[in-house]
Amino acid sequence: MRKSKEEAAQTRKRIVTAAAREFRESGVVATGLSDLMKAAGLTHGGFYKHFESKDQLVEEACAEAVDRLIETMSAAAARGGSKAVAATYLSPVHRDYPSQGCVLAAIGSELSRADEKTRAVVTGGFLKLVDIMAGHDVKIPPEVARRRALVAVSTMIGALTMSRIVTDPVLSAEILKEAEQSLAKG
Amino acid sequence: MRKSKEEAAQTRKRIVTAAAREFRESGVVATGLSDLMKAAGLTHGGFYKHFESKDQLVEEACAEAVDRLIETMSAAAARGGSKAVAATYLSPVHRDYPSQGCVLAAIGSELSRADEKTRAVVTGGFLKLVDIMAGHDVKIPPEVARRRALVAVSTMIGALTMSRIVTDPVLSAEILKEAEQSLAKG
DNA sequence: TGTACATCAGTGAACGCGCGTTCACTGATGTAC
DNA sequence: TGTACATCAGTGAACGCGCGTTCACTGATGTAC
Repeated sequence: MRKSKEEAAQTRKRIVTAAAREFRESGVVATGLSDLMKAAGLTHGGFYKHFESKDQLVEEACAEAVDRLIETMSAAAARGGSKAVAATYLSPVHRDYPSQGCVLAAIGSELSRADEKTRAVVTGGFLKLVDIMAGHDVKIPPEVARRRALVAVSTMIGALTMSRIVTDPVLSAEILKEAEQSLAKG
Repeated sequence: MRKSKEEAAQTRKRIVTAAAREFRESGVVATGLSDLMKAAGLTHGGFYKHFESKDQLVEEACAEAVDRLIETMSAAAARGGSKAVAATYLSPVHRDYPSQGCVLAAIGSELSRADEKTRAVVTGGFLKLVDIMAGHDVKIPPEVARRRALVAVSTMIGALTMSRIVTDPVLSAEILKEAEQSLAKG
């Protein structure tokens, strides 16, 4: 039953990707390793051939989710600057598909209780997102841009989180729209 | 072993209060009913004499946490308007004691997966917080004030959440400070 | 007001279940000669 | 290049444990006469 090195590496990636999806969809604590391995097309026993513990998988899954987020947001920035980033982040589509979206909004409150290494990973992602939002407008001093971006990213994360909690669809849309308009202005 | 009506009512309140604390401290899924009942000074078996299910307790604990939040923030508003609300919400003390603070920031990502009734409860709390932040300045049209407050509250929740996740204490303080200054200006 | 009985808050054992983790095993892959 | 053996990815049963929930029981409280 042994698999080749390439196959094993592919399997590992499949597990991490499935985890990144499932953790964002259902939360870290609520997602069992059995379900996760099934989602990756395997049985649960093989998990420890690839990872030391669930915590290690959480860390790697967060790293992958962060990488995808930065890719998506960098692409948006290239297309239309910080306004496009805000519009992408604060879109109803992003709200409706947490399993494919920002890990900070999807499992934010769980991350505050995650171990140091995982929190370090997502801290790096947060800072990259801040850099993207800061842009490189020569008319704005970089320190000012950074400070504004820090607040802008906080707004984005808070607005997306609340848009998912709120029971009124009109209010949910309003939260996203107002946050986007506010960021577009200044 | 039967207790008087008043004693039973007190016990019920004690369970709800303990739950409101423990859920915000450790998360809803990660908190077991056994620990919870122990924290309330009881054994686990008696739980179902007071509640139909864990979900019902989650709803009531969120309702209590929301009430306390609105009390605290209303008091801040009476003292110094929306600026005082932002300063209180975005204080390092609030960041460091999630079990006594805003339920939206403490278990936000879990709330997006909570049942309809619980989400309706916290939606009400969110709207009250928006009203408090909107204030009643006669110089600003209420509709404008409401829209700004919607964004301000999103910023507050996002900033507090991120300040708890981030591994760098300097960055954590910066997130809170910049969010507060930004809300003070606009 | 006093007595008899029903109610029910709280206890602690037990339910089935799924959790994270471990382990003996299988057999294809990788390696050494 | 061919053969013998070690490695190890993946399987599936099993580990101890704690979960949410149920239940028989206790005995003080509440109620009806």
